Amino acid sequence: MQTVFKALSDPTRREILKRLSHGSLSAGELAEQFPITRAALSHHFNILKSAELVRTERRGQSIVYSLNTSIVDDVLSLVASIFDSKKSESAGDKSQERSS
Amino acid sequence: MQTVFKALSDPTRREILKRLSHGSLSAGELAEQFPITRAALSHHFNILKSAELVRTERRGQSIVYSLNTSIVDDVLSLVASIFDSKKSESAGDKSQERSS
DNA sequence: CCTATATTTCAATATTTATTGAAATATTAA
DNA sequence: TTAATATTTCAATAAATATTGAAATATAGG
Repeated sequence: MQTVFKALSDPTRREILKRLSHGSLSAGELAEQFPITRAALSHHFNILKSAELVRTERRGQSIVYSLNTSIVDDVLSLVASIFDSKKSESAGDKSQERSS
Repeated sequence: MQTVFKALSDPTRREILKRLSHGSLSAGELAEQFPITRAALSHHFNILKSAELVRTERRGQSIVYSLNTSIVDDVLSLVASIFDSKKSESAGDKSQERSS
């Protein structure tokens, strides 16, 4: 809800999501691609995780991040609900109501 | 682009958009519905305007705000582009490329 | 166990954003 | 023009967010 919008409001986090849409990457692989410290990246990972936009899996020493693709449609309808007077504010609602 | 996501990241601004989706309202009418000062609201209006999410029209002494409905689809595809590896970062692009 | 590697957490700081009261601007009507 | 109403802009402050270096945690391999 608020966590999703907050997560999407930062350019670094949006770029992380975009890179992950090409395939899963470890924290270190992602860190190589951004001009900020690993600590800062980790902070962004936490925000993305709490919004359930990404998932993690430990693989040996690494932690692999991947896009939670199952939530993408939810995010889109969440955004749509802001502009659509017919919808209240239900986050995980999948019923699309395509009739406007 | 960044302005749109920044605009959507604040709960007050999302609520403003939702109220406007029921119909246009003057700055004063909106102000009655929020527990913050008119100055703070005006700040939010500016952010929404610079993101082109709302439009204004002077009507006598009042300034009437309305949702810029023509941009809604653009916003949705902008959000979708974050999760879709096939799209770059073009804001006003309407071509959907539904094939994944 | 010890060392190296990978990632996160912590505490402090820097930057950004939201909020306020007061002053400024614009419109309307007497 | 003067007063009243509506909204915005300004300057200051408060609150939230991003960033960093250093310390802590976890895994893997000698």
